[in-house]
Amino acid sequence: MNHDKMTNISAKRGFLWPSFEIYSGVSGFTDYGPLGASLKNNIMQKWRKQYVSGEGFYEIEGPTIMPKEVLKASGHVDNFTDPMTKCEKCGEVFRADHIIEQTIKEDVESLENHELDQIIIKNNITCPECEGKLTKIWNYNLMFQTMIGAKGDKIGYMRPETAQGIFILFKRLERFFRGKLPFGIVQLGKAYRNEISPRQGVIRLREFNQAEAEIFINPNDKTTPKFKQIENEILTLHSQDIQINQQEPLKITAKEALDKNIAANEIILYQLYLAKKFLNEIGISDEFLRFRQHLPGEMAHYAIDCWDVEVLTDKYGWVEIIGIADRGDYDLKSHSQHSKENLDVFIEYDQPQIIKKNIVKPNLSKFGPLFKKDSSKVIAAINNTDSEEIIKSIEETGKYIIKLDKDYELTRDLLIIEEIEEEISGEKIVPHVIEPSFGIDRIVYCVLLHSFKEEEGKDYFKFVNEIAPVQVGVYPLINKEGPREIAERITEDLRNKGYTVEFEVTGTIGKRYAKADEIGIPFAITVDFETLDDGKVTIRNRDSEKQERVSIDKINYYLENYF
RNA sequence: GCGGUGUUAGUCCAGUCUGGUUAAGACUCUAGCCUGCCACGUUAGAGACCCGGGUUCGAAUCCCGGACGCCGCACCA
Repeated sequence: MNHDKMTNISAKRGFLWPSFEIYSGVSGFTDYGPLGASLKNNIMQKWRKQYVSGEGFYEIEGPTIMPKEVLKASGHVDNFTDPMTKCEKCGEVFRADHIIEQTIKEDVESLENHELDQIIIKNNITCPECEGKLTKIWNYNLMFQTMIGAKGDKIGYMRPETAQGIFILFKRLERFFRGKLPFGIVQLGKAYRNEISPRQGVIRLREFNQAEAEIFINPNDKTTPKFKQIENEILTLHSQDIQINQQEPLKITAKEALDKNIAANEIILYQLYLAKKFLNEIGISDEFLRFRQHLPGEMAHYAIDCWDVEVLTDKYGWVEIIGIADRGDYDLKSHSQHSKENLDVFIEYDQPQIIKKNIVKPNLSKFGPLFKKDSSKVIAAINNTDSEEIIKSIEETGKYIIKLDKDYELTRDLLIIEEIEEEISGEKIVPHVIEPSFGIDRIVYCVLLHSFKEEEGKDYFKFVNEIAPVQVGVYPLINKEGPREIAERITEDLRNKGYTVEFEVTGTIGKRYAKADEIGIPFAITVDFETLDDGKVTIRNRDSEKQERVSIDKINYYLENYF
């Protein structure tokens, strides 16, 4: 791990560049150069392979601009906009609404900033730390606001997460999956947060890439048949208890974690395993990985349990790159309330349940003569009352009093009590959501950091083959007609087969190998004069530096073993 | 957003304190030559003072402001 050296080479060789550089740049944005974009796309493609083809989820793609209503319902409008004020004397920054509420003991959440300013002046509210004068209130709005349409009266926001785009499609998706839980939907794309002071390069961007899966499950069944396959996998768990007691993270199997109630359920654990598998396969090994459970006060407004996947870095320490949250039914319930749409699912029981229960009916032949024209409202009252309650009262006291405009006393002889059987075939529930949320840019950074190797004065990216931005280098040993033509033909052939190929003729062969190593090209194919006679080329392996003679028509077969 | 600090070719950097001819070096890059398999053959060439304002006859150099980076504080669903 060597952040400084790695970022230097990454900029030099076209992975990550500061955005808008010729206009002196804007912090919180980054450009992916040619190799960076390729690496990022390969990582995202690998992600799709695991979650879409691997888990049977489906990908959707929604707008990045959303109307205010959506983000109001999701809680982001309220949770992302904070009125701030600052002490002119000590420089401390505060949530304006918080210190006002503390002082005047009133809820001021709905007030505008200028009204809050007035309250501060009128009540002579000062800095809680040093009693200095407070500045005019300004808004920290973490969402980028924009206007939809020419009239400019419809407020829109750049989405702060991709997840909401999935939740608001729930009704359609539920029909697409024919009402059957569980099902998973993924979305990959940009999300936007106007960070106050982004300062850790690609770790905190204002525009960033997410890959999120929303897995809709039955809240009464958070198990998964796949758990069996992974129950003996070792996970490094930094649970709430361990953090509170300041102990070292546990290294235990998934099964143990479940049995000891460290993680809530099988699905969460299975998702933790999937995240780990993904990171392992793109070049981040277990020794640099851990799962950290959010502490109770740390959880986002929507979550009921949340684990971060953290990766160790030399510059930033443990960095959160993936969040795996049980969002419960927060989002669907909230969207259901705000949109007035039904967002529940009917769960059919395996066996219809037969429920025996006693019901109370009025004995009409006695009601009429006794209650006369009041009888209809007494009957209605009985029907609206829990039968068990009436029966209990009759058994205990011999009567049940119905309180309407006046009291009506019911005795046993006025009622018919029957035992009936009711068949219930299922129930309506709001699904819970398990959400693995990947920060792609941070993952790209971690892949760069952990793939970067320094060996014997040679610095290079040891990307795993599958995500290497350039897969093959093709080089004529010397820049002469014969070898060059063959090398050009091989290049074209490999490109047609879908490989990303670098073709290079200048410089010594050693230098070209070294440059290829630096950007992590796994294989180099060299054409020399012998090739003209025997039709064989040299294939050099980046990691072992071993060279093999392979005939030209077997190159494809050779490479297929590695990609 | 506050305080400190920095910014010179693609990269690493000298020069700035003490203003003055053509801004030095290394690597890189480009073109040519060279039967050459792990960056280290050869010739030639290209390439920079973060932006704006001020002081001055003259600013990479001094002053002010800004952008961006780094460090600390604050912020971080």
